[in-house]
Amino acid sequence: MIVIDYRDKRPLYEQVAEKIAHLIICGVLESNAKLPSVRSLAVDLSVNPNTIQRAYAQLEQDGYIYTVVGRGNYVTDSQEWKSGRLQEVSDELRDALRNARDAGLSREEALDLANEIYQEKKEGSAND
Amino acid sequence: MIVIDYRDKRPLYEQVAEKIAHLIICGVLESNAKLPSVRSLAVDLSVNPNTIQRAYAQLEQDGYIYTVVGRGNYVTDSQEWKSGRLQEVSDELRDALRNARDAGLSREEALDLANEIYQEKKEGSAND
DNA sequence: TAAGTGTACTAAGACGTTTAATACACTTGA
DNA sequence: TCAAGTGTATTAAACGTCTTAGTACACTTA
Repeated sequence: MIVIDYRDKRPLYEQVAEKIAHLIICGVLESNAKLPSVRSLAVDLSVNPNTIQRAYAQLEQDGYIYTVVGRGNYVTDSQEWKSGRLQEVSDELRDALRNARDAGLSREEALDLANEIYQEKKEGSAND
Repeated sequence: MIVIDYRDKRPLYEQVAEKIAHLIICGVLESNAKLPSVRSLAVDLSVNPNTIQRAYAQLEQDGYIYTVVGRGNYVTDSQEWKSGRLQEVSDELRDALRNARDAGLSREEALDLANEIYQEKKEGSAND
């Protein structure tokens, strides 16, 4: 389900959280799906349970999962985080466009690139 | 010339390098302009000379400055790094577009955003 | 009740960042 | 020539974060 990249300089918990978030965003993990327990995922990835717990805590703070004490962690309904996610990627796109413009990329090249991406196949998606 | 943001979690040397790179990219620091010495900038920013040296080392590795031992550090000709910079921002833009598309931003919204950015005034630029 | 769950806490080690102090080779200008 | 300024290199220490390890507790389920 998840593979850790030890060349990645970021903290393990951040890497784990990002990979799970990606699975949720892409729809691989559906709403209300049950995530692996802190202990079992720790064994799977050969890391400490504390590290997984911290990753789950971050995912909960970001709104991607919710926790039921004594039961486990579950994927949040996509309505809960989709609008925030859209705002986030829009801001990123805005910054990237400004940087591209300032670095000398022409408007035509930027628009061409956008059209190219939008006729690409959406990658890693489970539905739509 | 540079102000350090201590709320920024990244290393000081990285922050300093980025701010100087920005000044170079925007044209505030022209080609072959002399940068402050390691020691004087360290005093200015109230940090250790080692920190500035590390920032300069990174800038040199990225091609933004060059060093003459015993003389100082100087801004590289823009031809040296402009193509690499263009490649960099293009890749960033590509990623941002993919994320935006996958998060549900429509093609029209993306194109509108691009046109909006391109009719904005270019910020912080010294020439053109 | 037993097993599995999330949560909390402390301790220790590893690692990177930053500071501090020092030393050396080089270039410049008086 | 020589003093001052330059980049560079090294070592040591302090500090914070990440990670592991071990333990404990409250909760839920079967």
